[in-house]
Amino acid sequence: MNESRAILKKHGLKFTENRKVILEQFISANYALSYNDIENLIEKKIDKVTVYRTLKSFEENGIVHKVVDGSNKIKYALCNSGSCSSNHHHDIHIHFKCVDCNKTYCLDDITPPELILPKGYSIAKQNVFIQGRCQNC
Amino acid sequence: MNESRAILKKHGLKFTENRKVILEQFISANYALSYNDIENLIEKKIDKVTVYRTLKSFEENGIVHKVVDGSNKIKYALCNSGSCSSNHHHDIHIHFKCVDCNKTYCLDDITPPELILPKGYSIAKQNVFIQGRCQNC
DNA sequence: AATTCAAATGCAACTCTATTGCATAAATAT
DNA sequence: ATATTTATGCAATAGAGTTGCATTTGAATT
Repeated sequence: MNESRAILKKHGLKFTENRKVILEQFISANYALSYNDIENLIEKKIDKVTVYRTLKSFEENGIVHKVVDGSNKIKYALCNSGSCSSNHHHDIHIHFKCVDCNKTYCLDDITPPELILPKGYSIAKQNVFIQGRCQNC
Repeated sequence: MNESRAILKKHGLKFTENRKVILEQFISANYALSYNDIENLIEKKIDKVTVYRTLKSFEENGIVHKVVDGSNKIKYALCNSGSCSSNHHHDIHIHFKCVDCNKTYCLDDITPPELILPKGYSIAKQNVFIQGRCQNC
């Protein structure tokens, strides 16, 4: 059975050829993908606008989440938790950016420790990304 | 005596009117500044290119450090530690981005806890930014 | 299977952030 | 006061991402 079809259906998105191709990249990659990554990974030529809109739609529907790693490109990674839905991402995990290969990985197994903020600051979301060298480099 | 002049001299940069004006913004602001912030804060019109080059030069000479807060603009904040020098920033601190006013503050007093990474990952730099609501909002 | 209709796609043009090349101006050293 | 190095400003450009609009496609319905 088609995994990408199932994911799209689960999140209420129409199944299309483009979405299939793009989603499959996220399924097989274990790191966060930018527009350029996707363009390079797929053989089929998909219009830039379509890719960007697909990414935004995936994010809005809880399929992928934004990954901030200090690069000037928006990256996204598959939501593994299964608990992400429309505009509500429950993925408090650490991202690791390799300074060698520039790939950014989700470290799902590590929970970032709670921080105690100064008076007056209320916390909504915590983002942690580590820079260093990954297993493969 | 002129504080901005002293800082520029200390870091081996020529004192110029533009640098003075830009540096003074960093001294008086307690949050990270983007090119646009600076453009809006100063009365004098300084060419875009000059501002960008000034920011880069400040960063390379240890006066300011890059702040990653998930926005699509590069932001910089004054290095408070005093120990930052050419291309070597010793500022391991947390950044706090307010979702209301969009300002990003350096929380110099909080030290992020050490993280234990999975086997094979070597850590070089830790970046933490919190999103929430600040004291003023 | 044909029809329908909303949603997805592709093209062109555009916005916004940031950078590069080059000629001119200004700051420090002499 | 002069020379030399560095900073500045203008114009043009690069790169990431977005918007408008006409066309195509997917899936629900007949």
